[in-house]
Amino acid sequence: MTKYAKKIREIIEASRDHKTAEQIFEALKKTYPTVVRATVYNNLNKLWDAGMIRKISSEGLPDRYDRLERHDHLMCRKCGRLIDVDLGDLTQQLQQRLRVPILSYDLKLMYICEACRKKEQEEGREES
Amino acid sequence: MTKYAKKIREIIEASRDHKTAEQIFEALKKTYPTVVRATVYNNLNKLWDAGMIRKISSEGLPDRYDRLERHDHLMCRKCGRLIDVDLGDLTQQLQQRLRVPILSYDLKLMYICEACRKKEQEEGREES
DNA sequence: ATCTAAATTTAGAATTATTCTAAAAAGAGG
DNA sequence: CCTCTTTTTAGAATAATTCTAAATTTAGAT
Repeated sequence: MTKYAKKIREIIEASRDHKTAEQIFEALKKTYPTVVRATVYNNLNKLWDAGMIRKISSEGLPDRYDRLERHDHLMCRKCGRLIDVDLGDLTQQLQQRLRVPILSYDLKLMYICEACRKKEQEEGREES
Repeated sequence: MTKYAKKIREIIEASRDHKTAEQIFEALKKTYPTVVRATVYNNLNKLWDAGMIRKISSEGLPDRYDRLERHDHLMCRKCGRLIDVDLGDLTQQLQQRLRVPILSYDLKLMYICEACRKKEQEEGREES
């Protein structure tokens, strides 16, 4: 594992805010100011292929990266805001009903966040 | 609802193969040969905002669209191949453990498909 | 019908995240 | 200190999607 891969992994493991490649690039520059974007993408892909980090893809927004530690996500349907939640490990329950062995699962719960709910209400008022 | 939105919705509801915007564009051209891509994107976004279709975002691959009917997905971690599975409605079980009301949830089970498993084995042999 | 306003479509440019390419640099092992 | 492999770099290229502004269609009111 190269110094870049290692540091990128550390950044992701330490974070709770679902960083984008760009944000990881910015964070990495604090330690290695001359690093380029391609290095970040190369390593993110390598780490993901190796199953060492999570990747969260969402509608419209750039991919975000996350630590492995078991948890699920609450995602705002409007703005993409992500919040960590833990709904327990469903692996057993799910695997029982499938023939193929599953490596992992992603559970994304859609909701409308506070900010977007307010915005909706205001728009509703205006239109009336 | 315009004729385009209506037809796009029909295409998606009738499909079981998780079409991309491009594939929907191609399918739509059979009925409306002069339609342009932007119209497809406009309508897909509108239908999705209205909660009338599902959107499946995955790592690297373009977004795919899906009918609403309750089901989950088995996704190959290597190539993105999608298979429909039904693991039952977990809404109750999940909602119980959350304070905010959830609109829906996406459950994506990661596995390695047959084709990718074979490819892995062959690569393993070569390297040895 | 006819007018007006709002919504939709069109064409094509623009954006943006990400990947690719080829050359340079860094590492690893003998 | 060579040789081979891997990684990084710089910058061009790609590809999906969004944006813009003008043209067209639609819907409601007159």
